[in-house]
Amino acid sequence: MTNSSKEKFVIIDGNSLLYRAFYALPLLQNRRGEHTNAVYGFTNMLMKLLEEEDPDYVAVAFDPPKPTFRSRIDKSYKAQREKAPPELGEQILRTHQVLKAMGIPVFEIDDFEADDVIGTLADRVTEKDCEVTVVSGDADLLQMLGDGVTVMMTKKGISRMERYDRDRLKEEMGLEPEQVIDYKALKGDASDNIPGVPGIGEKTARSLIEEYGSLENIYDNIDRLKKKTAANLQEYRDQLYTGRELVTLRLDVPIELDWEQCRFGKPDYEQLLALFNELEFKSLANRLKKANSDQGAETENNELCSRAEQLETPEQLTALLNNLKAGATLAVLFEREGGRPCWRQPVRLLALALEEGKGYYLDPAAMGEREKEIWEGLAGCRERKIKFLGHDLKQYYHLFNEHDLSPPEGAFDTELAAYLNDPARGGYDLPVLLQFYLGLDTDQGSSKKEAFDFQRRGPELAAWAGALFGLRDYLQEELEEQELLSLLHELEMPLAAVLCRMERRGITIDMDYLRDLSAEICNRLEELEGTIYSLAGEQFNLNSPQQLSRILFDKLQLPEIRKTKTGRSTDARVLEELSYQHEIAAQLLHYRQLSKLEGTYLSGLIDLVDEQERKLYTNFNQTATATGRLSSSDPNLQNIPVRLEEGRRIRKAFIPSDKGKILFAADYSQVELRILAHLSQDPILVEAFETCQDIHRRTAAEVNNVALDQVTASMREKAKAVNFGIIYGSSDYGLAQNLKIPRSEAKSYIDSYFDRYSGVKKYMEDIIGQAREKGYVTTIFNRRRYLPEINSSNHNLRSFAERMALNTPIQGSAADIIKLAMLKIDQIIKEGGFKAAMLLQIHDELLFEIEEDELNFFAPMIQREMEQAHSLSVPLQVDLKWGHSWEELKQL
DNA sequence: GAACTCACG
DNA sequence: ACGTACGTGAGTTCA
Repeated sequence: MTNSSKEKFVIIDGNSLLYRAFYALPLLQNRRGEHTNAVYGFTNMLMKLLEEEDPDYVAVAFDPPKPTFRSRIDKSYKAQREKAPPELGEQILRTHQVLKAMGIPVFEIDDFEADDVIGTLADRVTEKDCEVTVVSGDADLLQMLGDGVTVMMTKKGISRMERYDRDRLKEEMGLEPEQVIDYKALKGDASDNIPGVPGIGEKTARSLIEEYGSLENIYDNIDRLKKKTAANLQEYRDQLYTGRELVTLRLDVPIELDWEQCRFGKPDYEQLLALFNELEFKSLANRLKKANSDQGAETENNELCSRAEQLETPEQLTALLNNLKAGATLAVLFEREGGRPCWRQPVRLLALALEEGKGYYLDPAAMGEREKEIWEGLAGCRERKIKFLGHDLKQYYHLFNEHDLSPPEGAFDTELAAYLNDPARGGYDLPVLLQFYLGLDTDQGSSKKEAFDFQRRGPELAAWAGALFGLRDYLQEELEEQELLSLLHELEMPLAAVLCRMERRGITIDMDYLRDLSAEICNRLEELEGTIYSLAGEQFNLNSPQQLSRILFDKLQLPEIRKTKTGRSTDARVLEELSYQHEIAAQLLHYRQLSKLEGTYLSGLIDLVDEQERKLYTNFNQTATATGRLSSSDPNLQNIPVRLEEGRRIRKAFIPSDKGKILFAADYSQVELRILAHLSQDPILVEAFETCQDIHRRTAAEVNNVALDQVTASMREKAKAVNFGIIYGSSDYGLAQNLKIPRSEAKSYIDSYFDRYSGVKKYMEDIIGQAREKGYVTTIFNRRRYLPEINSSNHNLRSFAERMALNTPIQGSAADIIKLAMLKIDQIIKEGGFKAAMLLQIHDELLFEIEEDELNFFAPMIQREMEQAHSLSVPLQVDLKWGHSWEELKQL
């Protein structure tokens, strides 16, 4: 195809490729909220092109930002074209950075289009007997085709390019390169605002050129044309020739062509890698690393190393572990059978790796009696100072716990590390992370559905274990840069051990009580069902909002209060309003309340109680929330009813595990507002907490401009809602909804709040400014949350991000503090030999069960540790309660 | 699997 | 002119 003896010069139409990439790819963003799709697509195309073409010289041309000489010829030139969207504009600088790091010169010449620059460059290059390849998506450039010049046209998306030469142009469009100009002038081009000639489109233009060859020859033979066409050609002659001038490339652009500058060599590896990391181009970064490490070896090796060996006996494992020196790292992954609680299920697959790229796997269950030797062997790593590298270390703690062994120390958890690196990502499944961070091909989801197949999953898990080293290195670097390593090593990883103990301990349930309550609620539900059917005049599915809507709004003609995305809302707030008009609404409210209790908290929980132990075992998820809070699931024990009397009865079933024990609860009072006081240093807020005032009363006094003792109950109630609103990122609409007052009134509350609490106002402005600038916000302990949408042009998305920017430092700092308190308390319980155990964490509250006679010593200790967990510029206050069930807790 | 509803902090 | 309170998990229905 091309003569390989000649040198090759590739000239790229930068604008064309960048636009193509932008519109071909969805709007990708990195965590800082920078849009990256165009840079990504551009870089991808560029790298692929360079690999395939292997040129000796490369240059890229861009259009200058200002209008060019063509606008002087015709002021409407490109005038119709919409300005580049800001999401694309912001990527131009990045594209230049990529080119710079790759050592490719950029030509951007005032007053000339990129096309002219390309034409001029190509002209000069061919003079020197060097082959030119022009890369663009713009068919105008096909006029350049000729001896030594070919054009690569981008096709469909970003993945395909096709080469054009004279023959292909002739074949496809029936044109010679010289005729491209006349053809386009004739047919016009709406996007460049080249008018063409009315009545002449693609078809006519092509046949005219084919017949007569050039504009000049067409006019010479004009009387041979159809009347209409001839008349139009005459009338629009000037316009046509202007169009031709616009389409014609100028080959006299004043440029110095510095051959050495254009010589294509090695990129600036460090710079380019740093750039890819910043842009979060994981796969490109990986490609670059691979290319750099094994130069010459041209395999694009994104595949996981498949060297995996099965271990058949405990001796083989021991031999393997004996190879490890003190201080070495052992990567460990394992998979259990399904079932509840998960930590009690047998391990059906264990995988290990001593170094990158080589893994081992085994089936512990197949060892029969000798399985225990496996776990003892692993636990033996503790004395030998061997560090564990794993994913979700809490599960490892469970594992050793179950076998009464002490887990090794000094571990590294890639799941927790990835969580701190970016707590807002959906999940932290290992294959997803390997794909995202290392660009590895992990065949995701293959194992999800199919039945477990040891011989298939074994090598796979072994390969993942081998890849864990690379993931650790990457995350460690990231966290160091984010200054999050101490949060990982001193807070989250130690906390995993605490959470493991809490999960393992479980919480005791009074099953007789729970069953009785369930029976009672079921009876009442049946009654309610009957009542509602008779009020409705028919039977229907009470749990279906759709069918309920039909009854309420169609049959009974009740007013539609609010709409949802798909229909008419029937939620509690709507039903409450309707309850003034129709008895059915009140009954439905009651039904909903009880069916929630029955479904979720009675029969729902009963099914999960371990019959033998009479216990519920929850999971505390450490990587589930974007703010740093824990979550609880299977079952969720962080949302057991408390607000309404009826639901509160559920808590009576949560009891101590033994006679002589009691439940003990300690909760932070107003932590979030205290943290706001600390962060904002607002004088009124700080003073209120320093003098132990009722914070909502104080707010009411300030906002209503009355003395503290003149605050009415209703004033305090509203102030309380305002305080919540402030923490949530105050909006008048939200407050209005909450208080059921007009929006205008809500707005005036917020206004007078910020009037009085100017420190809070300033803090909120500052934090949003910081979020905009850096792309993230942080908590007191430096936990970080990225807010990619903070600079979005979409008002809705931006507002959301702003409220997150306001709320996350507050909610997240509160989470930091209670986590730290949990660590300290756990330590004291262990060291002090208490029988006490931490059972639950409910965001600002800890629930323990303790020996009754421990209370006098234990209570003040807990209070002290929680209040002193971290020193703020206002005091923290912890309230203590105890009792014989979770329902009847009395103030201590 | 998305949408709705509702339990908690 | 937009369309909203922040953070979760679970049960149900319905396409």
